[in-house]
Amino acid sequence: MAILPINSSNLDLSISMPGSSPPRPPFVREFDMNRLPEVGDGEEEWAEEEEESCINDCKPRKKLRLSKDQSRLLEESFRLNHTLNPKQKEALAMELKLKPRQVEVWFQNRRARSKLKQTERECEYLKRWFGSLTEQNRRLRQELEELRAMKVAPTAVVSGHGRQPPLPISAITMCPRCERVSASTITYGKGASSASTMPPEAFLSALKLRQPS
DNA sequence: ACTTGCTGACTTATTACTTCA
DNA sequence: GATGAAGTAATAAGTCAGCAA
Repeated sequence: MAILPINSSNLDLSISMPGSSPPRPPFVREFDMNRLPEVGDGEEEWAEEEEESCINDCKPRKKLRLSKDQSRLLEESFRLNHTLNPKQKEALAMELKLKPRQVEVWFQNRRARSKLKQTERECEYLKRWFGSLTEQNRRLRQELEELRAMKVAPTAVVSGHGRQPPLPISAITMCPRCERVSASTITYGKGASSASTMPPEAFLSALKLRQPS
């Protein structure tokens, strides 16, 4: 399906859905929708545009600032959908009194920047996860040292409250699946519920689920 | 006056899709 | 009908530059 210009003086663009793109006429040039001709549609305007869009000469370009209402409506639309189809883009542009190209750029930037924020959050979490694992590793190594010491001098070390006999080292095993030390009375990492012990994949997917889609 | 963060706009590369020989 | 090249549009990624705080 192709959305053809309704009125070429103001809306000189043709947007096509994949699958129905009519071949471009040979005279159609790359078209910057931010520099639509004010009047008419002839070659003279094109020449002027090219002069305007010159990157060397050049007049400093004025930067558009969207109004609060425009930003709010764009944000609302983004919350509903992170991408727009051509019809939605056209309608939104009409409502905002912007050019479709400007709406398109806004959505591109918005997608890119929310992805960036998401990546930063994930990065922060992974840093904390790394710190937590490092600490856990340190504790386990220390524990291992103590257990080895027990093997060397079995009567020298008593467990927790001093009422249980020390564990024979043969009773302490490493779980092959989760690589946690376990024994009849010793379990590490079991029942852990804090975010710092949640596997990163699970945390990251949970983080993603909380993102507005 | 200078810095910084935000943001609108641009360019380029990639991908998915259609058309056509 | 299957296939590969060419064309097109949409999007991501990276970047620039204006502007307000």
